[in-house]
Amino acid sequence: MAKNLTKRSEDYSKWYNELVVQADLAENSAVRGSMVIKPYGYAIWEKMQAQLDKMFKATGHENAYFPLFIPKSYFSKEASHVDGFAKECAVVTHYRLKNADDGSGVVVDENARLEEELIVRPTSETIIWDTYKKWIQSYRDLPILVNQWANVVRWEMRTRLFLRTAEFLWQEGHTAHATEQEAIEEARQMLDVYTEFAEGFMAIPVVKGYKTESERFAGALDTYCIEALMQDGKALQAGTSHFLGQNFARAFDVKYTSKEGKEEYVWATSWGVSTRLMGALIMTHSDDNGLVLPPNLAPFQVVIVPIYRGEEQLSEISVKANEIKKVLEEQGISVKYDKRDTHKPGWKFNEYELKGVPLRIAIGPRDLDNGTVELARRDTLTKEITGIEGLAGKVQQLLSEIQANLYKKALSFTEENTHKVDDWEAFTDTIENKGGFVSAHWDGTSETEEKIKELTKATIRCIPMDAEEEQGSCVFSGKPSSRRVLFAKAY
RNA sequence: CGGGGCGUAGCGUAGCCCGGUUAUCGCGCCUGCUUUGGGAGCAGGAGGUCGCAGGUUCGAAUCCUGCCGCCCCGACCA
Repeated sequence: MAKNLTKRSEDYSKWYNELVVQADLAENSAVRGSMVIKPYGYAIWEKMQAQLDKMFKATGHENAYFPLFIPKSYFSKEASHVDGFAKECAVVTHYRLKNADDGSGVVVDENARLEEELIVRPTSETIIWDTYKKWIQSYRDLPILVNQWANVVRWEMRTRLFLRTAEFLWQEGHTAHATEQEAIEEARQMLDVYTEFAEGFMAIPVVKGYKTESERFAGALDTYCIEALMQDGKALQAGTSHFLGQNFARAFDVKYTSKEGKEEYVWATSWGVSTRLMGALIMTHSDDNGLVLPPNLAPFQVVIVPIYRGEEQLSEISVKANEIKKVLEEQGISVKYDKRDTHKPGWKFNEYELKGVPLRIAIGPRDLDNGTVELARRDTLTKEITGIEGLAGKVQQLLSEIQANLYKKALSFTEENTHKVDDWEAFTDTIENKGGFVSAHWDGTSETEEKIKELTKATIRCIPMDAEEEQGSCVFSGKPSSRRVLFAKAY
């Protein structure tokens, strides 16, 4: 258990800042809430993108791209959507700058005011549905299964690296269907895709569930989500999939003619995950030595560090190292050989631990003599001397072991920190002192939900999909309830 | 917008209360030699509008006023 990471969430930022991103480069506060993703961090995002993209394609989706700027009027078409986003939109009002008359620099040219302001997309439902209107006439045009990789901007009052940045990268899927049933199935299917990705690739166990009405996406009839528990006992929403009903179709007047010749509004879904997942990755697996990356997402899975004295020895070791590199790469393992002469081995060991590289191979003169290497695991921090003979198989096996072990570790953490609670005193005590997920009965009203949030800062993360029917009474109001929901303090 | 804190080299900081030589220390950076199996050692070196502006004073990083910026807490957060 990472000691530093259990006390205060700010401690995570140590890993964020030093390794993966750098924020607030600019003096201008407008840019401050965004992040600069360094190459190593971006490589992780690329891995995530590639895998997700593969999974989207496998479920019949295609990629497309829609404009960054959305006319303001589009937003007023769907009432609850506007309520949800209006407060955090960046607005473009002018299209030109000019030199100030007094020579003090560049100013906005007031003569270049836009007739209608443009909104920098906080999400793309509106502009996409405006487009879909033109694409859809007949049931033969359906379904439309489109995904977009893009950046969006949300002018949050307070930002937090990875978890809530002013600008972030994400994918947003937007689908249109002929029937309600089909749309619901699509939304559910994509939640399953997210679950598979989170658990299988990121090694992050998640709880699938439904959002309560108050936590629902602005404009959705139902929001499905995956929730994960971080090492400091706070919950993080890792992905959402929305059943939008006919809300956007009505707002943008998107109708199709059915087989029977009747005009019908189409049914919609949208779903997304973002760079926030990288935050989840860090907060789930990191320890006091830095990042711990699951082999499936590590920019390189193995690093080879030479130990040598003098150039001659280095070239001798390099021959061996490159051989090993080649053999591993033939097995589809990604390898970095770090023969920089500017840093000593000990320095490199620490650096790659900080970067979370799953496996490290060290080769020195002793190994050359014995035909061995030193193999070190990032997840357990254990080392062993092993023969070069059959190394590729061993590495392959260790990588899958590490992947599985990270998931197992995170899963038992989540299980150990999920508490069933049946009375108010235990509820407040658990939220206050233990953290984690609290599984408790709830009377189903927004009033109770709101009151609990007010008193404890805990929110209902989700109504788990696998929750069993169970008669009980609401932990706060005492009214009857038929299933438990998950409460937690959340990011 | 309310409450609190801070601004000194690339980063982290001491000095400020109680004004007084050339602004402290660590990391990092550069050069040389020795080193290399867990963040090397020694020697030398470079790097500063002390956030900005004004005031008090013989003299301001230090005191006063104004401004700017940042961080934390709260309001906000599909």
